[in-house]
Amino acid sequence: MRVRLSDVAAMADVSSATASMVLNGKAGAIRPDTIDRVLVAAEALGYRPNALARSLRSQQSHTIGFLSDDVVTTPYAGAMILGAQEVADKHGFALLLANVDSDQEASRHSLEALLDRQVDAVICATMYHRIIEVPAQLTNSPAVLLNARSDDNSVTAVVPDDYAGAEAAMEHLVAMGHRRIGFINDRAGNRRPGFIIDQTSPPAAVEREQAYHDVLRRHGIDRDDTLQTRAPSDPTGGRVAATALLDRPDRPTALFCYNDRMAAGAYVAARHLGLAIPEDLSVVGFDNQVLIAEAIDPPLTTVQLPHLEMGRWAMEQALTLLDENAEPRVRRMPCPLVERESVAPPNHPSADT
Amino acid sequence: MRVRLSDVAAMADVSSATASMVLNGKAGAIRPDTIDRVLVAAEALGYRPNALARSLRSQQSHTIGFLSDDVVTTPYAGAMILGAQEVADKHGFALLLANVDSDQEASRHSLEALLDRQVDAVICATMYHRIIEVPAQLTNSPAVLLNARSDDNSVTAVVPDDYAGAEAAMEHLVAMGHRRIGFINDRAGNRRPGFIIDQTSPPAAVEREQAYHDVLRRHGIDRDDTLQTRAPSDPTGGRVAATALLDRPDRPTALFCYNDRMAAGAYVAARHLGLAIPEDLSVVGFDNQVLIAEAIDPPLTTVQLPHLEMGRWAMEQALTLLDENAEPRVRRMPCPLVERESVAPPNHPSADT
DNA sequence: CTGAAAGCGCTAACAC
DNA sequence: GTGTTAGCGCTTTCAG
Repeated sequence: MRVRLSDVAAMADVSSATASMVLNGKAGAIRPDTIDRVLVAAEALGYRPNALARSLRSQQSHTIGFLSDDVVTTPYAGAMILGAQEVADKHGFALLLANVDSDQEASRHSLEALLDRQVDAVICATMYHRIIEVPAQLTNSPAVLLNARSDDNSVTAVVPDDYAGAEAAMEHLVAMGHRRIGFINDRAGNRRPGFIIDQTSPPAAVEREQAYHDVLRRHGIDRDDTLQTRAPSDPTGGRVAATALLDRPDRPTALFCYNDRMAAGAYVAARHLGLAIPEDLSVVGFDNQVLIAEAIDPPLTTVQLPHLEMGRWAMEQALTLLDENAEPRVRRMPCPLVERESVAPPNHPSADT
Repeated sequence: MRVRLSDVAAMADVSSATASMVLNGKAGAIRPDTIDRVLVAAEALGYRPNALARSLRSQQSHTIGFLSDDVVTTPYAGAMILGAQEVADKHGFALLLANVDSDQEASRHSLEALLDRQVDAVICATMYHRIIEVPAQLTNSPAVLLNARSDDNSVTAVVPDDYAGAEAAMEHLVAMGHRRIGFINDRAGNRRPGFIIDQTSPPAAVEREQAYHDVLRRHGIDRDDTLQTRAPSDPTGGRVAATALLDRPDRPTALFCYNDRMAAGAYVAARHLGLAIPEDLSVVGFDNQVLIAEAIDPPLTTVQLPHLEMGRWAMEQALTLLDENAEPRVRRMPCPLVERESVAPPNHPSADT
């Protein structure tokens, strides 16, 4: 059996109440020598408070629930958890994990497991940038959405700024002199079941496409819809789509890909067509999956998804919500361009437009 | 304020003790109609037990601590957590996360945060297969090591069977007809040139190297130390090492790489030397980092690290330890070969040996 | 079969 | 200034 507060109190010859105050720094009105006695007793006994008892009494578990939709499987997940963890730890909070899958019933169950354990707040993380419906049970406790937002923005949330990220990528390409830029987007309408209901097409796809068009227009480059295509967001999808875009006389000199996996597929397509990267073709990806970006040749220039920062921010907000009840805010986290070696000026700047 | 057990009891017109028994399935000796009344009351009120209070009383938190050394950053982490989570969930347990970094002091603090919260057991996970020293605080509570083991095997642990995995990879290569097989090992833990197996090296490096030699010997293939090298385990390391191995007349017809990142580097080296994979050169990796294995061309044949299974097993053991106190056991989890397209019979089977 | 009572280990009012 | 008392919400003897 662990040593209890009463043991410390007994040894210091004070009441457990006094010991409690001393140990919690609320010893404003306690004689210095008493404080000392308690401190040495605690030290001598190796006293560690029972957080359960403390929580029960103080109605604060110092625990934040982290609910995710399989997020934990993806390489992104780690960064979000780590970021959240990091700031939680700094404030003496711990993270209680729960995972939800496509099964609605199971998801409710997972959430309740968290709530039953009296978490002070919950962070709801999704694998992909999504618009979700906040589970009803959450309306009572402070909640923040991570990599997701509610459609009415009534819950504080943090999402990547896909628009600005795509904009940076496109501006980079244009600044390098590219005028004919292909865009391989994610195939819209892939609905995945989840605890959280999917609305329309993923915000990432919508925003990046918007940025693609806006940047071109801003630079007076006529829209050419044959330069844009959609495919499943994996290497095969990227390869097939890139082949279609590149295997023609008026091929684009640069490709902006929805993600790094597709960009890897585009590399394969380019090589099969005898196109060297970046000499004959520039490629920009999205996600900054370092595993991929550094594994392919040449290393991929891509846009970073700021999962670590989002994780940190989400936890900071969650903790803030415990003190004050602030207005819900949704933060769009910047996605910086990470320049590697897959972009260069075009060999033969196209003369059209 | 949430509805308490006493509310349910009051509504059902029984004592809270009775309500408790009913709700916990220990209603062996309670009249059916009383049971019903309690049940409908609980339902009507939407009663959810307060897990904190329950834990405090029953001295069982139904929570397992998951302590990891930054593991959460790596793409492997997710699978371990997910596996653990999955079985925890099935048994009504939750996962409390803590992260430790290189800082000893901070690590002790993290562990204590878990213990203070009265976790019933803790799982200690490491990013890489390692031999670790079990923290002293852990000796009191049930613990299982995940992807790590103690040097005296006195703590139950699960690690990947790197030896068998490497053996399978090598047997595959040999079965395909390869006799000259290069091995690019990790250099961590041994900065000396030369190819001596060194106890300070990570188990993964030691075991895979051992398997490499054993398989060759078993098939009567003479050892040729010029076919073996070490490098940092990243794409650049792999490229440099592979170039050294391949840029010579008696080059190997196949390469076994320490991990998929190095294998990706080997791909680059091969292409620069005009070697086609798998026609001119077969490559096998390790880890089955799907992100990489599917992104490079051709898709990489590699050995799977069974993180999901290890996570599951670790949690199962942890839960088992709560009931019975079994003997510590260490499990070596199989690492299956995942065949893709980077292996083919050699073009020109070497005539030597 | 069911209820009363006694805590689990701690904190927060309120006396002294 | 410090100790006493009363719970936080639940489970678990032990009477009846």
